[in-house]
Amino acid sequence: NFQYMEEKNIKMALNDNKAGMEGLDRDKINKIIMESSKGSKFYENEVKREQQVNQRIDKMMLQKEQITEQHLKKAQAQVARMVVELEKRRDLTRVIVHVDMDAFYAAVEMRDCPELKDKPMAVGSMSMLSTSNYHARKYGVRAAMPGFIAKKLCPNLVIVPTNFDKYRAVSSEIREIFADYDPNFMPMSLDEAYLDFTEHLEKRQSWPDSLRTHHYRASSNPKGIAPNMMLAKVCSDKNKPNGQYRLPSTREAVMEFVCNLPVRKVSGIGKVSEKLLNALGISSCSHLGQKMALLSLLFSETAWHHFLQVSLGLGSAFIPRHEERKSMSTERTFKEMSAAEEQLSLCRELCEDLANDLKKEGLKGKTVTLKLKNVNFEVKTRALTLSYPVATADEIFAVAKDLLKTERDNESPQPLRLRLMGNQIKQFN
Amino acid sequence: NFQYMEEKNIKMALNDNKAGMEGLDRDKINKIIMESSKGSKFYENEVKREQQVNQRIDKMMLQKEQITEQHLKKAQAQVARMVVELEKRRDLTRVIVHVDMDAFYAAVEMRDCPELKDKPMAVGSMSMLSTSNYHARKYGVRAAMPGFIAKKLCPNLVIVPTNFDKYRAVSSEIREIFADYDPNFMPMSLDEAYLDFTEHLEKRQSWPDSLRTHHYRASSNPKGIAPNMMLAKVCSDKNKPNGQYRLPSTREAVMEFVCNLPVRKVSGIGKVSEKLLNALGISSCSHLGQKMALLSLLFSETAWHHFLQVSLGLGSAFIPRHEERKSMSTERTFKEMSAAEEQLSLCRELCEDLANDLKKEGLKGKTVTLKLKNVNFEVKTRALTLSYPVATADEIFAVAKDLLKTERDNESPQPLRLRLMGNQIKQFN
DNA sequence: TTGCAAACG
DNA sequence: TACTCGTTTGCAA
DNA sequence: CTCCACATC
DNA sequence: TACTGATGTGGAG
Ligand SMILES: Nc1ncnc2c1ncn2[C@H]1C[C@H](O)[C@@H](COP(=O)(O)OP(=O)(O)OP(=O)(O)O)O1
Ligand SMILES: Nc1ncnc2c1ncn2[C@H]1C[C@H](O)[C@@H](COP(=O)(O)OP(=O)(O)OP(=O)(O)O)O1
Ligand SMILES: [Mg+2]
Ligand SMILES: [Mg+2]
Ligand SMILES: [Mg+2]
Ligand SMILES: [Mg+2]
Repeated sequence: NFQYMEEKNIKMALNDNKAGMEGLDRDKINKIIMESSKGSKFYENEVKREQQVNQRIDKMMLQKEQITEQHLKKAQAQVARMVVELEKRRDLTRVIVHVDMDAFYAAVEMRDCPELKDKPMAVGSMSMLSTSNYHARKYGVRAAMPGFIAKKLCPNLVIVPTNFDKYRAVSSEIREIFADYDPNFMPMSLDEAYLDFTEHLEKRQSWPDSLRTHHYRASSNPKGIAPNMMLAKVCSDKNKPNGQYRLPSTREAVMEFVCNLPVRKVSGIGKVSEKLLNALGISSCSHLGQKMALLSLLFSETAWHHFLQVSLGLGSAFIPRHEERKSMSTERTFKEMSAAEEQLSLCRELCEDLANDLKKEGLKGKTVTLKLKNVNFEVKTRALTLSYPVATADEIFAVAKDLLKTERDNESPQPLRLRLMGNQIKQFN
Repeated sequence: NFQYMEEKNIKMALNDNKAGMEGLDRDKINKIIMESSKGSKFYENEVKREQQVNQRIDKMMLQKEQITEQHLKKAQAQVARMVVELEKRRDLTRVIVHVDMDAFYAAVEMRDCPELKDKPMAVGSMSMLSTSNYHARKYGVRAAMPGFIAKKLCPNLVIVPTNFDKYRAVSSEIREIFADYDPNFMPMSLDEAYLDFTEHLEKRQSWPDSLRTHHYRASSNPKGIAPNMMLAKVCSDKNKPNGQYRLPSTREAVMEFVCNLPVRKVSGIGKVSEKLLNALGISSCSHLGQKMALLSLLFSETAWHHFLQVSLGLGSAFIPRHEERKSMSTERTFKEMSAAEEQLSLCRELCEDLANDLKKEGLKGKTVTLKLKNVNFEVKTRALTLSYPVATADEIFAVAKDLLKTERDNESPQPLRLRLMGNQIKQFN
């Protein structure tokens, strides 16, 4: 029992930074997760990665020791100047909405099979789940968890295979609704988007009760409403499922909101950043503000600028236009594969699939990247940039097969034992 | 590591009383088995049963303490008298053969799919294997092991589903061969029979090289040859796979053979009897002879008579006629089932299946037995004997459903949570 | 330009 | 037996 | 007669 | 998430 209390140091533990994961028996859940994982290659790799993170922390703490009061004072001054600048530009005039469907894939499946409504269920396979409904989340079952572990947590869990096309179809219906409110809305994924409601409100002078009544009844659509994207995003998670949260557009409300906000809730601050910050005594955003001078000395410019903005409750108050894609890739996991011919023919197949996808969007790219994951879950990428853009399967394969051959030849001990292969194209120009 | 060395006291450990299980890494195997099982309801039940056996041993050891030299002497005298009697009747004139196919189901599947020949494979499912080929046995994979554990022991194991009809068909071909040598042979299972070769040898004056050359090439058919059934059975296991063993028909040869024979090798002495005997310092059959007086005081008459015969290398020198069946039953394991209607309708189905089977053999029986196993693997049987024999589904169900209802009503806490149900008929007259 | 780690859904 | 896939970003070499 | 434990394949 | 199913024997109550 004791051993699972140390969960903070253990990568395998339940990641409960997710709606619907509050107040469940974490010890029991972590025990089951741990016992299902311990000894597996996956687990060993996670342990290795965790150690690397710990080393990173050690290095950071050493650096911290070197910092003098002098340094800190100077840094503090610079931070203060920047705060003034940022406050000057603070914009509370916009109304930014972040919409994010509840348990999206699961909701679609439940719509199509109402039997599932009162059951704990998840979408995916015995190997991997991409989401679960809220009933299942009560058991600790969540996205990115393998189904066979989820089944141990929740023996009655129903696992429905993924129907990506359905989700894409529902998504496009949802987006039509979004467009009614803000034609320039920014989709972030199939189930989620930022909308600038400012104009709509000026015209209508009133809030819609809910987008829900209009749109396809697959899923409820809770919103987060706030003066900028960063805050709206946090807010949309707040009353999940099935609710919304509006943060008033005043500096006081914003600062109070941000004060006790755990850093991990902020989009962009993940597990590792959280751990780094925790090591410095920072867990909430108010701590961020208090330690900005230190942070400016320990982190990169982009990183501490971001932290500073977060600590002030700042974020983008306008929604950028949708950007063109920068890369396209395809990858596949399979049972251990060591035979050269088999690997080569799989590589060819991946190139064909990728070429197909490129064709659909009429794209050509100059950089071909081969991705390999061996049976110990160690990932490698090998890239080559050509002087001309390519798009066909043959062109891509010509590059990829050489990259693969080099890796096979250099592998020791022989042979190269793979569990995943992937191809990527970028540099579209 | 250490903990798995204590395997003698642990029910879950690999049962290696099986051909092809010699000289493999038992510690590693037991570790995997244990880690796959620990904490499961199955495991908990095994632990409970093991404790009961231990209590039985404790009781026996207490009884042993009460025994005086007097008792022992008297017992020794009785044993000695019986030895004289038995020796008088010792019959070394018959040639008894026990034939037992190698890895029978697996051999049939390999015959039908030669791809499998060089692979470790087993017959059954992820839940249960009924046998494995010798390649797989090298990994500790064997009959009565669940497939999912076998897969951990041997990731490349191929599991092919059971085709019982095929095995029955092959079996009947084999039996035709058997009949050529002894029309009164006694089949013990699909792949195994006792034959009395005495007459055949008197006529032919020579041994067939092998039955193998004659019969269907599904499986090799190693034999054990000895002057009685008990010894023949032990011998047939000796040179598995693919060999045979003949024990000469002299008292000396027999006694030497028996001397170092582990009691567990004797048919009828299983895991529990072995453990009881071990507690008395008995592991080989020679020990049996040395401690017969003690055994006659601690075990039932039938039991110690059996032990005495074994210790003298005695057994039946003639093969009894095939007996009529005494019972017929059908049972099924399923996912936890608690709802009354569901249980009832399953019970009806089982009765129908049983009635069908009874009809095929034109049988009627007076005793109906309901078998239940709850989700903790605890087994109950409840029987009722009628004054008249029954055979139809309705008749059987009329009894079974009442037996079931009683159990449901008496269960506490409610409800009755089942994992298996079965029906049996006996008392055919 | 390359390779990797982190993050997100 | 079974621990994803597609995409972006940032950092360091 | 009933129930259970043990054993076999 | 998955630990059988058919049959027989013996012993105790
Ligand atoms: N780790 C993942 N791997 C693959 N697909 C994922 C993953 N996480 C999420 N998805 C897919 C399935 C989700 O339904 C969909 C939207 O993601 P997201 O909004 O984060 O969760 P969700 O909509 O299922 O639940 P909720 O938003 O209520 O927490 O994207
Ligand atoms: N525990 C069991 N449960 C179900 N079926 C079994 C079990 N044990 C054996 N069988 C079936 C499958 C076997 O092929 C067949 C003959 O059993 P048996 O002769 O003991 O083993 P085997 O023929 O497979 O291997 P071998 O005899 O070489 O040790 O009976
Ligand atoms: Mg969502
Ligand atoms: Mg989302
Ligand atoms: Mg056999
Ligand atoms: Mg057999």
